[in-house]
Amino acid sequence: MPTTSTTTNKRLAQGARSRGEILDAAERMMAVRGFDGTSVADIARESGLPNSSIYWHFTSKAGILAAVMERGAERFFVAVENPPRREGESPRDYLGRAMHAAGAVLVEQPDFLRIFTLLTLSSEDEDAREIVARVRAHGRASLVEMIGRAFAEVAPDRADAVGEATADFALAAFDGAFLALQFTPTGSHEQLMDQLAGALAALGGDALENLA
Amino acid sequence: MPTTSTTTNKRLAQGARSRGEILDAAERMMAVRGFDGTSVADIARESGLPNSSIYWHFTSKAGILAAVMERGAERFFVAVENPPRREGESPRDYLGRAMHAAGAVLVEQPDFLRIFTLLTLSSEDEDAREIVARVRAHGRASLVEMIGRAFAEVAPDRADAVGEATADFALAAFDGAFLALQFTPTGSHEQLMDQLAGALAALGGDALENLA
DNA sequence: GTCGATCTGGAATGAACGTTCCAGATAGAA
DNA sequence: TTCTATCTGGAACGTTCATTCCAGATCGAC
Repeated sequence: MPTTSTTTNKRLAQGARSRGEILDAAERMMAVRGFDGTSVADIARESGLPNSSIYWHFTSKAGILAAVMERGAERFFVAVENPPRREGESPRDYLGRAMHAAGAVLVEQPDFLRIFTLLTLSSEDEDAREIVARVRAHGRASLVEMIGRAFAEVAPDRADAVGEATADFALAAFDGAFLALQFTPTGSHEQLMDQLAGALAALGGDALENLA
Repeated sequence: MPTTSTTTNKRLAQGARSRGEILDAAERMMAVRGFDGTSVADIARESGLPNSSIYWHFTSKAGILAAVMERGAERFFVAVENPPRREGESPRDYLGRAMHAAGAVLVEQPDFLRIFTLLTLSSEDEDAREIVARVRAHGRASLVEMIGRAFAEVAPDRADAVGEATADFALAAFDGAFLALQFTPTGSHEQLMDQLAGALAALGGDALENLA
């Protein structure tokens, strides 16, 4: 494993590059074949680095997965920032814009999301499970905020409650949109995001009434 | 492999029972650990039958998966029959009832759906991919019919078009609801199904206007 | 009671797996 | 130039894997 003491820039850069290439290779392969379906030898071949380099950078295959997920989660958190709402913008219009932006992550980070979804369904690894839970919670919180923002002008006092009431549905639809896109790569995530925005505007309106 | 020629009832029954127990064990294990994460030895242990029995009933591990999926798909097709619509029932009300019924499959056949979803994301096996495609197409067709039925009275001529326009979204939300339920087993699929019904009623109404 | 098809028991096989080991290459530091 | 931490190359190890093999158990048929 690499230490971080007195090292020179070039050595560090080389080490970091190798580490990154191992993670890239692992992410690509695990997204297609899954964790158990990807062997360390596969990762070595795909990254062009020998077996021993992998075990110099990581303690185990599970450690590689944890690092892949850690890096992916960081990128994901950056990518799901909701846009600010424009003044006078209707909930439906804001949701359309925000969902469209959020949908970009579906095509930009498919490998991470594939592994993430696979792990959601089957993972015995504790570290991986923890990251899955964190990513899921973050995604949900982001949707709560998005929906709250959408209704902030229409119903300032109940906007958060509307977000809470519909976030699980939004998250489910979002997950499902990703799955659909993986099954049918030619499909349009934009249409799904637009319909999701319409659905949330309607459900949010219903929720507002029930909360009144 | 078993032949089906001159066999007596008791022998046949015993063979069928063993075969079923192997499939049960394989389904249970693969739903949790995935295909690659489940070994033939695991299936033998879980089913209480020796290794050789498994290879007498099936030609390979991939063959077991194919049989698990085949059996699961049959059960799935039976389970997703849409209820008839009541006279005068609003689209929203019919969708609520039908979605509630459809949602039952989420809790009744979780193992099959877990494997199905895992295979959607990562399967190199041709037979398995074919069954996944069939199940997905059937599920989508069922949703098209459900939504069409919901709007059959309101707009007899455009009901089918509404179904087509919203089925992909419905399928995505349905998939996502299953995923959410797997991640949070204590969650309420009924609320998600109800919200999905509301969303489809709203989206269907929008689609009707656009089709006019 | 013997026969033959059906199924089980358990050992065996070779390939692939994750992991370890260590000798050597690399390149800045001294 | 020599030294030392960093990284690579490739062989090696023990285990587990899917699969095969075959002798024996089972039980209706005759």
